[in-house]
Amino acid sequence: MRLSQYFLPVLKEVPANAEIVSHQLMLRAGLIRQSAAGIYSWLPLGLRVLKKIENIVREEQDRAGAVELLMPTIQQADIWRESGRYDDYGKEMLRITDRHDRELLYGPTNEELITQIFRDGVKSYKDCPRILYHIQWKFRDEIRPRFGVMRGREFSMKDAYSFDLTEEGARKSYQKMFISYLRTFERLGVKAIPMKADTGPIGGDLSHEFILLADTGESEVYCDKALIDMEVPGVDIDYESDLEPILQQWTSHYAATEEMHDADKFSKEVPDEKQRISARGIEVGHIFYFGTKYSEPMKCEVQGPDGKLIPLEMGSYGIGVSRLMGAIIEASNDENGIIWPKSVAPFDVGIINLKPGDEQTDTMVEKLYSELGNLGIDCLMDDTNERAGGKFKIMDLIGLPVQMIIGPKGAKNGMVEVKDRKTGERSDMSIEQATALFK
RNA sequence: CGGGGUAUAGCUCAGCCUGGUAGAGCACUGGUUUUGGGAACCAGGGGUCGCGAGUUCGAAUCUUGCUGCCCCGACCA
Repeated sequence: MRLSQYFLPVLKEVPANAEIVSHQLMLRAGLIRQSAAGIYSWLPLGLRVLKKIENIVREEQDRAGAVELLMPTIQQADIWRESGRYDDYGKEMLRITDRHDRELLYGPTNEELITQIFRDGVKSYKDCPRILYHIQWKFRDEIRPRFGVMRGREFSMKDAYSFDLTEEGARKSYQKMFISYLRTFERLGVKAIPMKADTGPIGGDLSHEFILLADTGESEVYCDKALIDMEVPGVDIDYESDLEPILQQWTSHYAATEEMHDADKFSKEVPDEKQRISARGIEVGHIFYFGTKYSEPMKCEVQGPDGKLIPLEMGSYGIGVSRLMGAIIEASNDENGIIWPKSVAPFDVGIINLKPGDEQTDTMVEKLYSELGNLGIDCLMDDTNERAGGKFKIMDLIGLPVQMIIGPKGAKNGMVEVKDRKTGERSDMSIEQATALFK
């Protein structure tokens, strides 16, 4: 993509309305624009990142055996009455009336709808277990939206729902999602630690929040350092094998959010003070098992081998997709701007032409651009007439992981200056060497 | 929902107290010079001063009602 043809409105100054660094940077780097409190438009660069996050989430859901579908944003009030939540949910639910005075709502979550779909589509135990998911926009009319996309009212979320015949089966589904989450966050380039969460009236040990560690996180979290260094299961993980040992490995160490924290227990379980981590965290995922909470009132049952009806054991598994963009920036930025992890960067490489119009420079830039393009590398090429300093600032601000800079001096010697955004390291090399970095 | 703040150009803000023809910097357009870390100069374009009502000869400025947005608290992926 040529910057001269792109839409990238960047801001030099810090917007007055943005408090935290990720929000400021998202506005400044031209990723989003606010449309109303807690509601944002996604500009081209931001949309690219959003899709990258979505795709990683999707790939890891698929790998774990979950099946994607898509439910609407608008739902009928009826099914919420079936579960009994229509009156319970309160003002957070945005209620809408259509022209026929029918009661609708903008979905804040999808347990009811997915339960209805599954109930109507599946009648036999032979069609279980299943995990279904979708990635969709939700709306929760938060009393006070804040922190940009980290607590918006409209937000994109991946939510998965599991349907099992037995509690034991549900545990297996839970484990699959747990591991899939470890892999997802690893691939997104962030450290997210599973922490035991309150299971409410259901009880048991099957509820975890995945907390991304970032200095500017909203809440204090405590965990054993061992968790930070723990190895995440690889691509070759067999989701049909016994996953219990991996769960044990990850859940046997102390990890708690502020609400669940017990200082005495912490020092007892992690005697070495150096191993005790207390940090700030952002919740980016939440998984839990809730049994027959919806399947019973909504009659989501299948017939077992003996002909008896079995209410399904369910769980739900959320990842805050749009929130993650803010969270990743919170975890990865410096005074010059965003530093994208490679896997979610809107472009792989930013090419700077320091002097458009200089024949030697132009030729070399075009060659680099097309050769990288041929390798399937996404490049954003700054071919504008902005001054050099401005180009550097913008490129640093938008945080592409690798910058390739060509000016008349370098072009004369056939040299590209390759800069690593994260470390700031620069080195001069030929086009061949530069493209070889991606082979 | 309680408390506090704020609303003037695309962005950051001044002007308001003490009413009298709408301002600055950045951004934008044209020009000259400049050209490796947000350049200088010259000339321009851009605003029903959030909306409504009132006071007044005259309102960005005073009064009043409403709305949006932000912050703190309680609530939350």
